[in-house]
Amino acid sequence: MRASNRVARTARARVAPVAGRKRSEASRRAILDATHELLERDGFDGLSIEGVAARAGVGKTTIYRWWPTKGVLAVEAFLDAATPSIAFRRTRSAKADMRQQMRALAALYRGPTGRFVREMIGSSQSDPEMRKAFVEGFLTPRRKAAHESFRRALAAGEFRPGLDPDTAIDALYAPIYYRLLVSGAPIDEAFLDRHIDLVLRGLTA
Amino acid sequence: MRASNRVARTARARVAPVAGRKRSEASRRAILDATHELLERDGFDGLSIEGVAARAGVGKTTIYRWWPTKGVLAVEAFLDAATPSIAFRRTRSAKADMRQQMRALAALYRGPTGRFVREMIGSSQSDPEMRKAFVEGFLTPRRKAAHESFRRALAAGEFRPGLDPDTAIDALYAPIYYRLLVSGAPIDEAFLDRHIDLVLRGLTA
Amino acid sequence: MRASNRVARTARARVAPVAGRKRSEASRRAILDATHELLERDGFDGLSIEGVAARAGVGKTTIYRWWPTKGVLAVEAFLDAATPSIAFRRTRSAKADMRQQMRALAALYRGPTGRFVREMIGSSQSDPEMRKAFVEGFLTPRRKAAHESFRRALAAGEFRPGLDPDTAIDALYAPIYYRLLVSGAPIDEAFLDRHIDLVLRGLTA
Amino acid sequence: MRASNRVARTARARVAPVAGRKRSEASRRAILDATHELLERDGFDGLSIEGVAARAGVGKTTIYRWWPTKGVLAVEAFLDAATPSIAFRRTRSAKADMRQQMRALAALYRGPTGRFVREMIGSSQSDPEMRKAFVEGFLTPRRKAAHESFRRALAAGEFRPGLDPDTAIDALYAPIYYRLLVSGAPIDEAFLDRHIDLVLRGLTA
DNA sequence: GACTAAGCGAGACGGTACGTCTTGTCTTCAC
DNA sequence: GTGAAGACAAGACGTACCGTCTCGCTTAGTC
Repeated sequence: MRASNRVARTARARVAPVAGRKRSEASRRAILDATHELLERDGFDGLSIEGVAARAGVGKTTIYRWWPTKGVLAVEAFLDAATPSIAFRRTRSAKADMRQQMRALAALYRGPTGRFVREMIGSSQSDPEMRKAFVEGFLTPRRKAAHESFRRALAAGEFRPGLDPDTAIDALYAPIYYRLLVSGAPIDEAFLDRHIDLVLRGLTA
Repeated sequence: MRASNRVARTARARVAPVAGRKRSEASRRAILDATHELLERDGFDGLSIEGVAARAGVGKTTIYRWWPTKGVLAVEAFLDAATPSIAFRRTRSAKADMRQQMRALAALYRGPTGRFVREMIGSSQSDPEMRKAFVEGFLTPRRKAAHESFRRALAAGEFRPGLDPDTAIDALYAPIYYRLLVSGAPIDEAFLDRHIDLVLRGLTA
Repeated sequence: MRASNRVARTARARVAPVAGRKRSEASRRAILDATHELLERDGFDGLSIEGVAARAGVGKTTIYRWWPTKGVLAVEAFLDAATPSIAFRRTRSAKADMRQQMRALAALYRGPTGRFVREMIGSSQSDPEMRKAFVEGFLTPRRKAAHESFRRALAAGEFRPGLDPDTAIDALYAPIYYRLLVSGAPIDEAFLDRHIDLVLRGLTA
Repeated sequence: MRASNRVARTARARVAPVAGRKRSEASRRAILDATHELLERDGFDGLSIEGVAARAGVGKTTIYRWWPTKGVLAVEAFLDAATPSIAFRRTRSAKADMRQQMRALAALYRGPTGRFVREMIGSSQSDPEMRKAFVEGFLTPRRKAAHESFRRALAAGEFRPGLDPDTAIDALYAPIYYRLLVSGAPIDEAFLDRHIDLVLRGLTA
C-alpha cells in the first residue's frame, strides 16, 4: 500500500513535475536532524515516527510521504549526519593500505558509530528496504575502496595470483562484523593483527 | 522493573520452594509450541506476547512470569523446537571434519533455520538478554565443537603451530555470518570451498 | 478566521470587480455536482472537502475560496440539485390548499429528500452559517407560501379570526419535523389527516 | 465490527460473568465526568474520544470497550449528569398539569440543557445508536409522563373524546422542538400560551 | 480436612505508537 | 490573478500490544 504509493509518487515525480508546492527543504532537514538526535539518545528501537515528528515540528504525514519505513529514515539520517569519510591514504604498499583501512574501520566501530552499525544491521533483518538502504549507502562504498586496494595489491604482486577478490575481502572483513554483531568479543588492535597475519599467511603450515 | 521482578522470583524460587501450585508443564509446552508456530508464520517481528497467549490458550501473566522478554521466549522456543543436532562425525582428518562441519552449518543456514538465526541475531542487537540466551544456547555449543576439532587438528600437526584458536575459528566461520546478515551473498558450496582454501593457504604468495 | 476571510472576500467582490481571471463556472458546477453525488452516496457525515475536491477535479483552495463551510456547500449543492418546486395550486378553498401543501411536503420527506433535510437540520445544530443557509434557502420560501395560504384563508373567513399566523403555522407543520427528526414515527397520510383535523377543531370538547 | 464486538461482549457478560478483572467503576465515573465537562466546554462537535481519555486519565481502549460511539457516550454522560427530574405535580386539573409540564420543559430548554438537547438531536441524525440512546433515555420517559396526564384529562372529560393520544401529544410538544431545532424562534411563555390555547380550541371558527 | 500459598485463565486497565484521514493554509506553476 | 496540484502542520481516528493489575478458580503442600 505505502510501497505502491511510493512507486506511484516516484513515477509521477519523474514524469510530471508540474504543479504543486515543492518539497520543503526545511522540513527535510528538521526530520533528519531530529531522527539523528533521537537515534543517538534512545537507539533505533526507541525511535518512533511520532517522536521524530514531534521533535522536528512536522506532521507525521510529511514523514510518511517521503520515507517508507522508520528503518530507511534512520539509515538516511545516519548517513546524512555521519558519512564518516574514512580517507584511505595511499602508501607504497597496498597491503599496508588495507591493514590501515581495517584499523580505521575497527576504530570507528569501537566508537559510537559501532552502536549505530550494530543496530542498523540488526534491524535490517526484518526490513528489506532498510537493509538495501544501509548496504548501498554505507557498506558498498567502503567495500569498493577495499576492492580497489585489493586489486592494486594483486597487480603489484603483493598477493598470491588467482585470488577471488570477494572471497578475500570477506575473509578479511567478516570477523570484524562477527565480533560486532555476534560474539561481542573486542575488535582491538591485537586481535586485528593476529587476524590479518593469519589470513595473509594461511592456516596451513 | 521486569528485571528486578525476575531477580526476585529467581531468588525466591531458590530460597523458599515452599507451598503452592506447581508450574504447569502443559502451559509451558503450549507456550513454546505457539511461539514456534507464530515465529514460523510471522517472523520474529510479527511475534507478540498477546498473540502467543491467545494461541496457547494461556494468560499473558503466565508468560511474563516465566520469560523476561519476547526475545528470550523466541530463543527458547527456537532451541526447544529445533535443536538441530549437527552430529559431528570424526573421521581420520580433523581438518576434513571442520570442513564438513562448516558445510553442514551452511546447509542449515540455507534452509529455514537461516531465517530464524538471522532474525534472532538481528533482534538481539537491542535485547541483551536475548543475545545472551541465543549465544549461550545456540552458538556456544557449536563453537565448542569447532574448538574441539581445531584442537585435534592442531595436535595432529594439520595446522601451523602457534595459531590462536579463537582467531582461527573466527576467520573460518565469520564469513558465513557476514553473508547471512550483511551482504546477503549466497553461502553455497563453491563459496565455502574457495573460502576454506583461502584461509588454509593464506593470502600471501 | 475563516469567517474573516469570507468577509474580506465579500468586501473585495463588492468593491473591486476589477482584474484577473474570472470565477470558473465549470469549477462551480463540478463542485456542486460532486458534492451532491457524495451527499447522496455517503451522507453529510461522510462528506469531506477533500473528497469533493478529488471527485470534482478541483483544488481544495477553490472550494475554500467560495464556500465558508462544508455545511454551506452541502446546502447549496442540495438546493442547486433539488429545488423541489412544490407548486401550490390555488383552489377554491385556502384551507384545502394548505392541506394539499402539507401532503406534498410529507410525501417529499418520505422520499430521499427526507434524509437530506434530516441531515441538514441535524448538522446545522453545530454550524450556524449552515443553519442560516438552509433556513433561508429552503424553509423560508416554503413558509412564505404557507403564510400566503393562511392569510387567504383567514381573509376568507375559513379560520377563526384573531389567530397569530406564526403560531398557527408552527402548530400545523412542527409535528412533521418532530417525526422526521425526533421520534422517527411515520409521516403518512393517516397521521396527517388526524393531525390536521385535530388542529382545525382543537382539543377541547 | 465494533458493533458485533459489543454484541459478543454483552452476550458473554450475560451468560458467563465468570473470569477476569471487573469493570472499574472509577474509570466509568471519570469518563462520564470528563465527557460532561468537555461537552459543556466545547459542545458535542468539539468532543473527542482522545480528549475524554486524556482528561479522564484513562486509556482510549477503555472508552471504546464500553461505548460504541462518541455519540452514545455523550448521551450517557448527559443523562448521568443531568437527569433533570421534572417532577410533575398533580393538581386538580390534568389539563393544567400538562400546561405546567410544557412550561417546565420550555424553561429547561431555554437554559443550558437546551443546547445539549439541540446538539444531541442534531448529531443523532447521523448516528442511529445515539438517537436510540437519546430517545430512550431522555424523551421516552418525558413522553410517558405526558401520556399519563393526557389520559387522565381524557378520562376526566377535560378533552374531546376519541382523541388519539400520540397525535395530540405531538401537536402539543412538537412546536417546542421545531423552534429549538429549526426556526430558532424563542420558546417563551407568551408563545407557549398562544400555542396551547390554539391547540385546545382549534383553528376553526 | 482445613488452611495457605502459589499458579493459572481471563480480561480490564493506562499507555504508546501505529498508519490513515481530514482540516485549513501555503506555495508553485500554468492559463 | 484565478485555479489545479499538492506539500504542509495539526490532530483525531480506531487498532494493536505493551506490561500491570485484579478476579475467581485450581492445585499443592503444611498444619
